[in-house]
Amino acid sequence: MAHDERRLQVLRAIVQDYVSTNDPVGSKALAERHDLGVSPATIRNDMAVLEEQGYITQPHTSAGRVPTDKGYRLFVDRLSAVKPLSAAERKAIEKFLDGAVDLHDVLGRSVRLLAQLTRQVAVVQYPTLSRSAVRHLEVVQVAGSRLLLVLITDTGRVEQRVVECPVDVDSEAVAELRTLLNSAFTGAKLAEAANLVPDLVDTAPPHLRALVAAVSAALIETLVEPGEDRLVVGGTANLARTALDFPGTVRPLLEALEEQVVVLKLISEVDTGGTVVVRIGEENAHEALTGASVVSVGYGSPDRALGGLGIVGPTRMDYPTNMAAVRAVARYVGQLLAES
Amino acid sequence: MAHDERRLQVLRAIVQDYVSTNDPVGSKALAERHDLGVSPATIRNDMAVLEEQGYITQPHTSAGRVPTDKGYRLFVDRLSAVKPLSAAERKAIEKFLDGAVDLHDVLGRSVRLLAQLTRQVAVVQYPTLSRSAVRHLEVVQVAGSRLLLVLITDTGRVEQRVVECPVDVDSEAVAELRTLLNSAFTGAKLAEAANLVPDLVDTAPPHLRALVAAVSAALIETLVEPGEDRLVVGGTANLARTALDFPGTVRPLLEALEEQVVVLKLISEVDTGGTVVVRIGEENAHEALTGASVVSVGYGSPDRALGGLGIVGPTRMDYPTNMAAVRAVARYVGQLLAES
DNA sequence: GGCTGGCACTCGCACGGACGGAGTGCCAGC
DNA sequence: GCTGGCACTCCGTCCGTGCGAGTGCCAGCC
Repeated sequence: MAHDERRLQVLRAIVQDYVSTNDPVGSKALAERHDLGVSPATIRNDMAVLEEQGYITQPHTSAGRVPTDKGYRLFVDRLSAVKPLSAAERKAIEKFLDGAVDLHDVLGRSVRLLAQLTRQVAVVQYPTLSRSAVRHLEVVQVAGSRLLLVLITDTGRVEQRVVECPVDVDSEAVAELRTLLNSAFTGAKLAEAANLVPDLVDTAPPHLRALVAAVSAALIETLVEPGEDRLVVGGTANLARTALDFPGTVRPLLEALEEQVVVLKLISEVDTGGTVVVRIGEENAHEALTGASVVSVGYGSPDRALGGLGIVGPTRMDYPTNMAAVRAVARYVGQLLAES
Repeated sequence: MAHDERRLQVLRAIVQDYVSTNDPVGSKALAERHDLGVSPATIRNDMAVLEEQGYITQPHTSAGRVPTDKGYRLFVDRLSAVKPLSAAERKAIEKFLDGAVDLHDVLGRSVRLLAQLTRQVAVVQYPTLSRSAVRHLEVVQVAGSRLLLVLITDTGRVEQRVVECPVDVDSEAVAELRTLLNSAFTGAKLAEAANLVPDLVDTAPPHLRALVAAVSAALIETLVEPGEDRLVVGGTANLARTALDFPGTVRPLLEALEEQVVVLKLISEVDTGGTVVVRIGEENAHEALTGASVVSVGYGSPDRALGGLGIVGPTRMDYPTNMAAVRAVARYVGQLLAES
């Protein structure tokens, strides 16, 4: 029906205006700024319906309307097309990310870039260990019975762990251990590494068996530990801008960002395809994120998801632009990491 | 003179009261809360002198007095004893830091601990590369002409760098390269590593010479780069609390914290002994930190400084307590890292 | 039936004056 | 050199008013 159609246009216009002005938007302003072809009075009727349906609300009687979470949801799902990035922006992404020398650098640049493009808080997850494979394992002796175990994954991620051995070891044993570990684990998916351990221990030369067992255990422990999934956060300064409107909300948000676990959960719950996921306000389970929206997407090739990245900001944000930025950065990061 | 003595007591009382109440403090309140043995009128005279000398100021006529940067400076230098930590706090530090499994973990825990103890923003610098020595170098082949170079320092720090080689290399060459690099660099101070390069290249077997040169160059480049001195930041949520009083200042501060370079400079300018350095307000060169104080100290043993750590907060902070916390954490971190 | 213009109404907000309280500076007396 | 008293200043708060934005409703028009 033409009716419903126009109502949706009105909702779209409200979202757009509210996002750009940060003022509750009234019927008159709407009629002026968008050619909806009808008078303010008609728009008022539509607004009344939209309000009844729960898409918009008024902060107080005789103020303009503001979208609700449900309104933003409808906007994102049906009323907005992902806005393509400008050529200049594409260029900037490329330029910004190209000089990166290692994984740390790539992710650091990505998070800064994303924060800058969207003017929101950006988060980038390190490539998940569980989906990575072992490229190399290195064992370095720290002291008599202390070994430093260094894991290098195929995504370029490097993890370290100190292992306390039951007995002192000599340098020869370390070398043997290194060879054994590498021949057993190199190329193996980390998720499956645990299965390889028993066999490895069994076939190890007797004098090394205890050592191999201890080190493998530490290795698996490090990897299984989900806390080891790291996160880079950037652009928190952008919070200060939005915080002026909602003084109370910034603190819990900062806390959640430092918590890491909370945000990690959000970011990692992404579709492994290239679909951008948007979670709006109350849709975020965690309390601190009520009132905030999360736009996230997985990076890596479809058959080889590596991790997630995204942004966190007020529900009142420019979804089309931000979704485009998030998607573009994820693509580029995925490409970069596929190369290495 | 008993005169001057009492004036200092008045200043101390003003600082203490202002820090704990956050209200400009008046002569009457001072006389009530501290037994200075004189009447408010006398205190007023002292305050007038202190104001003339620039140690305190009034926000507006007929308000109480507030310490100036100069006032805080005098307080820190002469009027406060570093407050020893409670047994419970010592215990907490120990408990908090003990479970750490690697360097990343140690520093992460330290920064959280420090933020929690002081309720301020905490920063911890990674052990400076230039003061570390090479424990091990690892070379892993990524693709035909791409090598991943991994550096492990004696402080447990692990740095990585992708090196693009002029030519393809085979696995045998990689092994030789690894041996060569390790025999040349292991145990060497990183600051002096550059000096070793010419000799290494000269004595390398001819067929490896180009390779060795390229890799060493990348290595040195990575290390010399001062940007490689990393920083862990925590407790930014504490900014939100103080930000209520000074709405405009939080944003530049967050930006500076993300900048890293700025803060790094401050934190690394510490005495290599155990002396806690306090920089108050205007004493901080950087603009964003005007209005903030930095309390920092180096960690590591006196003969082997590793890096710095500290806190950033409003000039109106509890210096004695915070100085004690910073010092205690630094000591403990130093011990932990000395062991590994 | 749906759109439109008009109109009365509601409410939040900004402005401005009055009030009270906290704190000071000064002065005379001890 | 300290103290109590006193007049003065100035900020923060409260309250009443006026204004403007925006709405809901209604009668009329296409």
